[in-house]
Amino acid sequence: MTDPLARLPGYALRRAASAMMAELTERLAPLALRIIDASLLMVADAGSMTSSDIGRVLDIQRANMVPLLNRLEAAGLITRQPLDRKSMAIILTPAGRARLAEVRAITGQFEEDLMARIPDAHRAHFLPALQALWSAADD
Amino acid sequence: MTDPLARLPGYALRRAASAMMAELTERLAPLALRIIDASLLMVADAGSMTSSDIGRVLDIQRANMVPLLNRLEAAGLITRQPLDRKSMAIILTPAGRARLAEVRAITGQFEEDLMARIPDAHRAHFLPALQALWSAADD
DNA sequence: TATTGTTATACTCTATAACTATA
DNA sequence: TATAGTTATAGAGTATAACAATA
Repeated sequence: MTDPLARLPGYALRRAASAMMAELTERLAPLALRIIDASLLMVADAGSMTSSDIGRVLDIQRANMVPLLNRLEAAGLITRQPLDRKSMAIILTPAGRARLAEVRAITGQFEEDLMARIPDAHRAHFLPALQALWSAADD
Repeated sequence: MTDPLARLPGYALRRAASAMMAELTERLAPLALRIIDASLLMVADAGSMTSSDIGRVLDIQRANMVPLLNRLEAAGLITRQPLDRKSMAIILTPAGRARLAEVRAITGQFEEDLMARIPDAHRAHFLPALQALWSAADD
């Protein structure tokens, strides 16, 4: 390795994440969805969630949810249904549920391929390590 | 966890990486450097590297190196010295080397803190797992 | 013929501020 | 008083195309 940064965990984390994102973006392209769109469908599938709810789960700000949801609505994948006179529930349409099934097939295979690249001895330790770093960040 | 994505390694990887980036950005702020600036100084410290060389190591395109180097040059941290009539070596100034020493102090502590958050049993497996994912992406 | 440095440009992602209306 | 949805906007970060000059 000529790269002096390769042994820094933080740097390796960034590079691994961006490599992963690039590959998943490619795999989702046939569905005409970006990663963020697919994530939104997965979270919204829980049902009765508002735009703000989904944003909190995915760490996306309210203001940035608007164009994302507009796009999915224009694609016929979600609808907005009033919960009361202030809040809207984001509901998957039949087309949205069908697209989500395709998303799950692709992401399921992707996560499997991803883990397969990690040598056996390290594999089981990977997700717990990531979750420790992710959770610690909530402080 | 209410988040249905939390158990997906790809998603956890993305969230851990962005949490890490946010924290490192904060820690470097007192040096008036962004992560990308600090990375550049570290790589350029090898000496006799052109802008294109550094870009290849860090996966930054030639065109995007220009404003980054201009900024570091304006800050008095690097200079451009002709290698031949076409290429320029990026050289750290004395101020650049001093700033780099501060960068190393901060990033060294940061990487240490990062690893300390990973439970003992998983810690040693983390970097090898990341490198496996990163390298596999070069295919 | 390939590479370097550069300019210009566009697109995505994200962050902030502000506003209206409702809980 | 806090929250939901929205609009507008600004700043990063990144990608592509093109060009002149040199290896």
